[in-house]
Amino acid sequence: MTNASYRQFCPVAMAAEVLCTRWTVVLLRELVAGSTRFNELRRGVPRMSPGLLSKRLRELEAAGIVAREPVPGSKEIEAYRLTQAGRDLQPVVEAIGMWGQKWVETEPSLENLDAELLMWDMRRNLNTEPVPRERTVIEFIYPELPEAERTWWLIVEPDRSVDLCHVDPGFDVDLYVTVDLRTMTEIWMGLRSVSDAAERGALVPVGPRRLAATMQAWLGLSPFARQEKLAG
Amino acid sequence: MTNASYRQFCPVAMAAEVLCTRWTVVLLRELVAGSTRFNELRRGVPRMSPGLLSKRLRELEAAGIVAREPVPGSKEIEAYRLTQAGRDLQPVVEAIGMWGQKWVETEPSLENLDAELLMWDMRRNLNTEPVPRERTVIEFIYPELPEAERTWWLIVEPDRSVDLCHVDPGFDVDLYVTVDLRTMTEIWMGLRSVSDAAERGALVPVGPRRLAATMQAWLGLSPFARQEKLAG
DNA sequence: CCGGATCCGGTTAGATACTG
DNA sequence: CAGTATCTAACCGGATCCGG
Repeated sequence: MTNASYRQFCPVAMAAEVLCTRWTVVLLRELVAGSTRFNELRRGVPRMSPGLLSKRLRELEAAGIVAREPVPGSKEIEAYRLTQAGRDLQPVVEAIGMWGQKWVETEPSLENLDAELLMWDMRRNLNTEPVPRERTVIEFIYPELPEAERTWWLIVEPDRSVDLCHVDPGFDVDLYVTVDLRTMTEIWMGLRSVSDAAERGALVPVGPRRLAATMQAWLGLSPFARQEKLAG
Repeated sequence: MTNASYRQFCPVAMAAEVLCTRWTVVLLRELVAGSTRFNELRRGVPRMSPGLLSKRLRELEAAGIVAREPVPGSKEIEAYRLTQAGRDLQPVVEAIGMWGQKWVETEPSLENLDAELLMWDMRRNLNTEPVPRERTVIEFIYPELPEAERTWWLIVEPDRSVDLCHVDPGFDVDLYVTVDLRTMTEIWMGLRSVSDAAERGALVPVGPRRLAATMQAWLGLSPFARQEKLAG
């Protein structure tokens, strides 16, 4: 709103005015992925300042991309949901991500890993179909990380819902996966396979053979993993 | 290069870092449309300062999207061409434009019309197939504009190449089209038809019936015109 | 914890002029 | 034609603070 306009009647320019400001596309990725609450969005874009997040959300609301709605049961608290115009941005976000996966060198970006972002993304895309029908608990251990980000539990409930904990939920663990964050991120991005990492000892699963063997199947990959990489 | 990074390993964030800076997507539209020279690009993004254009071109070069190459015959002068990574951005630019055409209110943007931009776009997309085989000259007159932007000539040569002049080329004119800039822009954007504008007297063609009658056919529309508009 | 608002220093962009 | 140079205004990042 406060943005100086490009003053062009071209649809690309008109759209870019709303979409191509700092952080906006990354925020839209979070919204498209299903985040709705302010602090849930903050978790997805942790380096964006809350002030700017608030500003962007108001801009997106003014542009008709996001609607603010009260959460039933707790007044004052609001949720941000994509409108139809917002949901229509999914192809745009996907096209950008596909191009990024194909052409942007990953090396510099692999120095900015974030276990929490990775685990939330994994939770979101986990494929529960190959997982046993009983409650299944998988513990991920990143030995090189400080205590606070070292251990994560993914829990698949019998109803097929998935939870992520970073404190011990107390359940028996079915599978332990010890791996370094970079390797796990590369697997998630489709840059290497589970079996390759396991063979080289970069990923060590401990638990029932079947659950470990099907890891590549139940570990959903990033939506962009199928795009081959041509750059760096 | 000097840009602060988002510091996320997500492909969307990695791509957005390069693409979603001010003016970059609009500039890419020009490059995708085929402009290669510095001042040709300036004409397509007239409100972008030359300093910023120069900076963006260097950034796109560093990102492997644009390659700078000498123009044969005139040294010192360079052309900017998209690399394969750059040509791969066409779907991204198109997705953004399609979304803009569908969802961005045009009303505010229709206050920033530009005859030169429009005429160059028309030249680029003219469909020469329905135009007679002889040299055909069409004069566009925007009566409300100041002298310098009032009159434009589109010339289709027998070899089907198209020229645009804003000074009288001296040829006999086959068709005169008198129209206001807003109407012509709306037609170009697919928001109204030639026949509708003609019936309401907003567009007045003077010349051979056949050339006037086929105007909707030879007047190529904006690449985004086929996308229906849902907003404003 | 949730959902922001405010302030301040550094960076980026816009406007215009100027040069080889 | 193809850019630099320069100055000012706008924006962004980070930290802090605040009311429920």
